[in-house]
Amino acid sequence: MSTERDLPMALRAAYLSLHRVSDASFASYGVTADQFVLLATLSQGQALTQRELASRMSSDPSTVRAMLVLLDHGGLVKRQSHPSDARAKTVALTAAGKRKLQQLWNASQQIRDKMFGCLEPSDAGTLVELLRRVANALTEENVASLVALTNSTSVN
Amino acid sequence: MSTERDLPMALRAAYLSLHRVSDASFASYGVTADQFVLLATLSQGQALTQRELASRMSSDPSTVRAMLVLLDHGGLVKRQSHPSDARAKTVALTAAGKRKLQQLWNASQQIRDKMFGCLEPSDAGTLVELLRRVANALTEENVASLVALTNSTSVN
DNA sequence: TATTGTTATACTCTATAACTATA
DNA sequence: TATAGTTATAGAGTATAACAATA
Repeated sequence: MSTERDLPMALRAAYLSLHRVSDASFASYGVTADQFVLLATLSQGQALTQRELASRMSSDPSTVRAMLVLLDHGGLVKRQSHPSDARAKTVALTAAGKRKLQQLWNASQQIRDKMFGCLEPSDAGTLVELLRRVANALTEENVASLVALTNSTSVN
Repeated sequence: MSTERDLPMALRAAYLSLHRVSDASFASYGVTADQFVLLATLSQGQALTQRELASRMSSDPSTVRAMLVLLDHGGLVKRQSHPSDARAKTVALTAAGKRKLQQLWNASQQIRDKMFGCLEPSDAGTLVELLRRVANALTEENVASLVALTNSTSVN
């Protein structure tokens, strides 16, 4: 049993499956799976700065900015000056964005049903907890030593 | 307890963390995380057709083909006519590809150590099993009903 | 007829680096 | 000096559809 190979591949397979079926179910709404994640993240914390938004959705500011341009164009999101920090902008859902998110949430309910349907109730919690531990262990800070070591190792 | 929101996001966060640190640790070798997955998949089943390769790495034939062009250019992979099916091509690692894969495996050992270091030995197996169940539940066949329903639902 | 792979094409996400304007 | 966001730029992965060759 080579769990060492299997865990990374299983993680990849599960995520890509989720991403793929999500993209498919959102396509007719003109929204991607990643854009859905952005909208859903906003709905849980209005008036985030772009950096905070990027951090919460495991992305980076540059990527988020590109996504926001698209969503802004579609009228789903609005950006305003931060009240106390003139450098920053706060991002929030528009009314249309909230309606769209509700539609997307409904459209993807069947995906979540499939996900939870194959798990015992207690398994779902376990899975979340284990995934969080893994994500945490693989933070850039935690693997920073890795970069240094890799660079000092003979390459090629 | 909104596990319903949390599980998809935790899955996303864990995978993207893994992908990011992998990309970082492979960058100096001129290889991406996804290319590493392709090479590693080949090492476990030489002479796969491109379709099989795509399926095993949770990708699609068109994407795999684009990746193979890059890897072929770098001399890490070779494609040959399938012995019994003239339409198909078999893909295999070259000698250079095998050497490179060994380097990449070593370079990424610390990532796996971090992953498994945060889990009890039994947790690792549990995690793999739960992820496989989820991935399986989210196969296109299993969510095919979803597509039909989504299309018949009023959009926008 | 169905399938393997190729080609053309396009778009999203990703990410680095240089820049500005503020803090 | 450090930080928030923008801009320019580049590349990778993703995916669809039309096509040729073969099964």
